[in-house]
Amino acid sequence: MVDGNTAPASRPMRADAQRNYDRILAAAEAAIARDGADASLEEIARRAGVGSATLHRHFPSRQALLEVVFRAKVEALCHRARDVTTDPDPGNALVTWLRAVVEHAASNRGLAAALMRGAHDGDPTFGATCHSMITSSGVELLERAGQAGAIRPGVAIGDLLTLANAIAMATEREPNGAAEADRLLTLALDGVHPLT
Amino acid sequence: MVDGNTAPASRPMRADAQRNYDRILAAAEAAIARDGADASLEEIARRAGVGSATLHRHFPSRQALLEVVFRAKVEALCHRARDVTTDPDPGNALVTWLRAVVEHAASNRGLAAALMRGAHDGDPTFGATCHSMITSSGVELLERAGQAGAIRPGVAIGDLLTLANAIAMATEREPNGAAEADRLLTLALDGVHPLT
DNA sequence: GAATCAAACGGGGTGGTCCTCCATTTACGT
DNA sequence: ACGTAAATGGAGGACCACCCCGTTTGATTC
Repeated sequence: MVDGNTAPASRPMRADAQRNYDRILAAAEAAIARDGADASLEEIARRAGVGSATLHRHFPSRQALLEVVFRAKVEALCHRARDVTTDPDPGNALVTWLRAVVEHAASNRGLAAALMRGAHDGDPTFGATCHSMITSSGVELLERAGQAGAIRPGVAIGDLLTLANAIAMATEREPNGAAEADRLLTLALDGVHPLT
Repeated sequence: MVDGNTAPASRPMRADAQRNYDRILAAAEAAIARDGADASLEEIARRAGVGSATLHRHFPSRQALLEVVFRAKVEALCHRARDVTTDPDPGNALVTWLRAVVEHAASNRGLAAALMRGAHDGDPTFGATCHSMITSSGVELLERAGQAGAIRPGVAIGDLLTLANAIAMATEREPNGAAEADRLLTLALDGVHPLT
């Protein structure tokens, strides 16, 4: 799914280090897809054919590994934010994108939680990155929608994302969480009280 | 906080068993208040002065322990549901109660998640109990509010509770989650789109 | 191509978790 | 007081995250 995920090339890595980094990442991606964000690091290392110490050297914390694994997905989401701007209705654009955020989080168990956690206790150099990438993608959509009068004033992008992530978290273990999540998002967007 | 929490007296427990049951529960309450719902069972047993086997005999799964620990709090919430019916405005009553649900969940880290999980994979005899207690408390409030025209038709109590729990889960690790949670609940209730 | 050396490696250890067996102890009814 | 069934908890198995440190290996220089 993800092709060119590489380490940040501050100083070029030794070839074997780069190779192991990539193998760990691939194994982690598979394991997380299967077991969620609390997959066993030990097993990831085993499947990658490296010692556990190597995994811990490359990724000092579970959070660090999650960040890198999820980065590609987050980037896709940011792309999506640019795509939806083609919608002539900025309100629609924002809603479509929020829906995509929920859907994305639902199909990557633990992504939502990881993103939120990353907001305030991840590795500072890296931890906040995913969170801020998404936030800055969303803020543009929100501004346009706000100017179009489609959004109640005083609504912050952080609120919307927290809400979207909350819904994704809450529904990700449900039997058919996707439908449930969609319904809840619609409900939250429209409000519980009667309309117009 | 909780006084008379006792084992279900199907057949009267032996005195020592009852004593240990109570001590475990007290220790669990303290541990969960401090460390959240993923507190170490081993340490709970240690602090209760019993062997870990004893803990596991009384509470076959972590979920079972959580259910009992949280039961008192859930009962309080159900009481609250009866209290708010004094509010002449049924819509207000429901909102007030939902706010209490969020607040309660926020002050008992893990309660929200435990409740949701209990909805579909807890011990069948016991697991669904908290969930159904809350649901049936809420459904009355919802019906009254619906009849008063304060609630958009088609909104289910399950949706509202999932939303409330989702918000509580998402904000429970935030620095000042309570305020955040309250804002998000208000947002979800009023809707994101402009009013009236 | 050989020598060098820091960088990267991974086996194995530590200390933690959850959970189960089963020999021993204990409370209760008679 | 005694017999028995119930309750106990220590020891142990399987697993986990994380770290120390002796060994290997890739890059660089000659």
